[in-house]
Amino acid sequence: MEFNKLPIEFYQRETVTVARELLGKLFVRIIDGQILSAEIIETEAYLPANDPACHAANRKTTRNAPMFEDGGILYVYFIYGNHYCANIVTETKGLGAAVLIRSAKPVQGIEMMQNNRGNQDFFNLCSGPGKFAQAFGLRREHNFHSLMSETIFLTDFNEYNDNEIVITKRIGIKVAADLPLRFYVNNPETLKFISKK
DNA sequence: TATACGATGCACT
DNA sequence: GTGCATCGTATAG
Repeated sequence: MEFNKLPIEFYQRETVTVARELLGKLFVRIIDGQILSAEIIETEAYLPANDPACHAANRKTTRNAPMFEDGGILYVYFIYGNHYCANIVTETKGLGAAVLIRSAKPVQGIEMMQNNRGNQDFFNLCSGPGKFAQAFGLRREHNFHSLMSETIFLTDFNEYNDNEIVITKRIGIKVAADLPLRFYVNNPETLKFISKK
């Protein structure tokens, strides 16, 4: 299988643009020659300015440091004592922005994802940010990981027209909860893989 | 040092 | 639909 990685320039643009264009892209991780991949179908943008919900909103700290790097790396953080969430850092150094991957449609490596998730139902392998990170085995150690690497990267997969995309409020946050920064693919093939709520 | 709480998921009613 | 486990991080003292 040949992979054509998205270029670094893809990530180093406005966060809202990247969040929208990530829909339909294939997220790929290669573990010991085994390919895990899933089509990104739901994202949330966390902006570098005027966005109190963004982890980078106040200042640079130990946790949010990856968000202040140049776009094109992972920001993986631990939440609720149980879960990891994977973000794709956007824009350029010093700004503090990222896109949360909320859900994806599994494409390759289903069996390994099921193992990582604990033999869960196919439609629930990546249908939420914590589930996605668990299915791909993304953990603390992948924080700062480059998406230009040989083991974790993105490729083109599907293209969607704007009329197939829905934009809504972000989920699970208490501040800036009304901003329309969540994007998902509204399509019969993908809707059943979207996170609930 | 101490404390409060979260970009969730799952079990249970 | 509701309740809560669980712990690293931010923030205050």
